[in-house]
Amino acid sequence: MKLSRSFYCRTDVVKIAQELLGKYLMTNINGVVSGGLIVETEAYAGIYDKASHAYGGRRTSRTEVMYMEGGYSYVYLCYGMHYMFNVVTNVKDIPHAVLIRGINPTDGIPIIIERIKEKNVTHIFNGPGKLTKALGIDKNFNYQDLCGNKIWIEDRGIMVELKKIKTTKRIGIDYAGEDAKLPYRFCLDS
DNA sequence: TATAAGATTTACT
DNA sequence: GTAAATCTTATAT
Repeated sequence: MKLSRSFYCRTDVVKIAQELLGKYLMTNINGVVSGGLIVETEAYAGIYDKASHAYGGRRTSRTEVMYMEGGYSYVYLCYGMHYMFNVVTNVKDIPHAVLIRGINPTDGIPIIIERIKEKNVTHIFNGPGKLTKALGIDKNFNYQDLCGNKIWIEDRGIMVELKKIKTTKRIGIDYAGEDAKLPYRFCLDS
């Protein structure tokens, strides 16, 4: 079943990031559905997190969607070539988000092969830029309602054991100083 | 208007 | 291990 608004609107972004492991991220592009099991996430705790675009309460046209209530998507282009997909969480005016870093494709695999032009897509994707490419996510997916029918997250009844969740420091944000070492990254051990 | 930097990936030394 | 690719956004003139 599709996750409801109440799942995203809770106040503990770290817990939500952890609970998103084992769920399914799905996209529907012109009627073509693809998606997979979420195996890697990162929490971005808004104004207290130097790694977040909304650190210190910064509010621009780009970060505006993070100030929405939970359950919306925040997609943006990084380094001119990679799209990142985030799930906005918490209540209105609190810019918390969860970055989806990795999925294990389960649905629409032929479509995914066509998109990334690789034969082997049954393995876990090893980067946020690659997974958005695989699911066809681009700037058109920014500001989408995750309770809608274009992009959403499903719970298929998978129970994730705590011992299968690996918690590590985040990656690729060395510029954030001490905050780069916070244990906000979650991996599903398979 | 102009400039600098970035939640990355890939290829090359 | 290091560097290039590449373009939007944010911040400064």
